[in-house]
Amino acid sequence: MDVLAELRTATAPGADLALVVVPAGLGLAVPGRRWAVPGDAAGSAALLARLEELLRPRWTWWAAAGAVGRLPDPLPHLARCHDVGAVHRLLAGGSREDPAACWAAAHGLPQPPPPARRPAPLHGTGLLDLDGGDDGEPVGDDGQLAPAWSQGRALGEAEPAEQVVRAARWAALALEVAQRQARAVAALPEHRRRPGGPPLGVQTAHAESAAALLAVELERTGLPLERATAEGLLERAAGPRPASAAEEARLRAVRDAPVRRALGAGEVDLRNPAQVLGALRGLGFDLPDTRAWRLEQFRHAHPAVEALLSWRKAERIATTYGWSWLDTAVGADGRLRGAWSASDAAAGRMTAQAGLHNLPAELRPAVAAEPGSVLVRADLGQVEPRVLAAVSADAALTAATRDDDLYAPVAAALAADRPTAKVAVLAAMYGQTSGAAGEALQRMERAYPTALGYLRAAEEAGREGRDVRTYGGRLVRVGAPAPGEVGAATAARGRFARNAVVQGAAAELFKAWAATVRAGLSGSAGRIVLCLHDELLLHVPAGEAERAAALLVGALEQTAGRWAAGSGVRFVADVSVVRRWSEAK
DNA sequence: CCCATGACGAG
DNA sequence: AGCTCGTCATGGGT
Repeated sequence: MDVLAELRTATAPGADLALVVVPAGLGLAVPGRRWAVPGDAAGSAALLARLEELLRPRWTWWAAAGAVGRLPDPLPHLARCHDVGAVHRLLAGGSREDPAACWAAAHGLPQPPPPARRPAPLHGTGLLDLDGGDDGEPVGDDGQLAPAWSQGRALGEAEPAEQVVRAARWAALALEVAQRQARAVAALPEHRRRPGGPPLGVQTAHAESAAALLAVELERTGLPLERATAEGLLERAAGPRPASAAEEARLRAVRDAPVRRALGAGEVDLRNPAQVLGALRGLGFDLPDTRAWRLEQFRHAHPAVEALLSWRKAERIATTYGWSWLDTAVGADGRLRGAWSASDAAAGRMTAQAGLHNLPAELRPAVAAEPGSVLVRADLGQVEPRVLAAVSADAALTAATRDDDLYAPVAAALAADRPTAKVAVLAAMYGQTSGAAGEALQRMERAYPTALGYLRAAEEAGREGRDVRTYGGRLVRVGAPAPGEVGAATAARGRFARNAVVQGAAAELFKAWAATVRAGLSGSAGRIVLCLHDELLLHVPAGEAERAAALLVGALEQTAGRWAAGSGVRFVADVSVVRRWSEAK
C-alpha cells in the first residue's frame, strides 16, 4: 500500500504519528505531511495493526475514544500514544478535554466557551457555517478552533471523500497541539533531581495517555461476571426478581412494613430522610442526621435502629445494584460494562460507572474468571503513605517504607500502637483535625517534619485559593475563595488540596503501573479487566497465571524505579491468583 | 426538566 | 468523620 511505503520513508520508527478515524477511513499526519486513507472500519483497523508492527509510532490523537472507539473488535494493540485531551488535563487541570480547549491552551489563547452539552439544533443540512460563519477552515481569524471542527460536525457531516481529507487535516492539527504539549510537559518543574530517564512530566504525560487508551479498552472488555451467581446473591440480598412493576411495588411494601412498625410511625416514608429523622426523634433519638455511622452506636438501643440499618442495606442492593442494574450493565456475554474515565476532575484518579468501582462486597463472589482462565489480582500496599514519602522526600518516612508494613516503624517512631499510627498517618493525609488523631498528629510532626511540611504547604495553598501541582505535574485547581466565604469552606479547600497532592500522585503512579502491565500483556490473551485506585485485576488464560503474577510485580518495580527514581522509597504489591475476585486475600 | 441534598457503595 | 468517586430517591425550584 502506498501510504505504508510513504510513511516508512517519511517517518522514523517510534516517531509521532497523528491519527483520526472517521467512518469513511482515516487521516494520518507526521510533521509536514498528511495522508487521507479511505476505507471501511475493518480496513482501517488492519492498517493500524500494520503500522504498529512496522513503525511502533507514538500514536497521537485528540482523544483515545474518538480515535479508536469506532474500530471493530478486536482492537489492535497500540503500544504508545499521546492523548491531547489527557495531557491537556494534566497541564491545565479541570475537566475540559475538548479540542477547542486543548488548542487554546497550547496556543496561549483564552479558553473558549465550553461546548453545549446538547449540540445546538441544526438549521441547515450539513452546513459548516453554523457558528460564527466560518467557511470550513478549522482555525478562525481569532486563532481559535472553529466550533464546527472542534465539535465534530466538520468531519461527521462531510461526504466520504471530503471526510477523509478533513480527517488528515484534523490529524495534523492534533499533532501540532501535541508537539506544543510535549514541550510544556518537558518543562514542568521537577520536585527534585532525578537520576536518568525522561523528565517526570513526560513520563506522566505518557502514562496518562496510556490510561486514556486503557479506559477505552476496559469499556470494551468488561468485567467477567457470572450471571447465575449474581442472581443468587441478589435474590438473597434483595428478594426475588419482580415479574412486574406492580409486583415490585408490592415487594417493596412488604420490605418496608416491619421497619415502619418498628419506628412506631405507620405513615413514615423510609426513603425520606427528614421523615425518618422525625420518627427517630419520636423514639427519643435527637440526631442531626440519620447516617449509618451515626446510627451505628444506637444499633442495640432500640430495635427500630437495627431494623432501619438492615433495611437500608437491602434497599441499596435493590435499587442501585438490583435486577435492573444486572439487566442493563451486564451483557449477554456475562461482562459487566460501564463507561470509564482516565482521570477525575479532582486529583486525577480513574473513575468508572455501572458499579465497577463500588460493587458491594456481597456481590463480589459473582466476579469470576471464565472457564479456562483465572483472575490475577494485585493491590498496592499502603500506597498513599509511601507516595507521600516519595513526593515529599522525607527521609524518616522513606526509611519506614522499607518495611512490608509501613505502620510498624511509624508506630515505633510515634511511641504508639499500630492502630494509632495508622489513624495518625491517615489523619495527616486527609486533614483530620478532631478526635483521637490530634495527639498522634503532634508526634507525626516531630517524627516526619518534611512530609508534614509538604502537606501543610499544600493545605496553605488550598486555603488561599492557589492551585497546586502534583509530583507528576498535574495541575489541581483549587478555585478562588468566594467573597465573604466562611471559615468552614476555607478549611475544606485546605483539606482538599492537602489530600489532592497525595491522592493525585498515587493515581499517577497507579496509572504508570497499569500502563506497564498493559504493555507486558501485549501478545497475550490476558487483559486488564479492572482498575480500582490501588488494585489491578487481570483475566488471563490459566496457563499464564504465573507469568501474569510476575508481570504485576516486575512492572511495579520497573515503574516505581522510574517514577520515584532516587527516592529510596519502596512500593509493595500483594498478588493472588484466584477464580473469584472475592477469594483474593 | 434541572439541581441540590441525603444517603451509601467502594477506594 | 477528615479525601475522592457514582448512583438512587426525594423535594424544591423552575
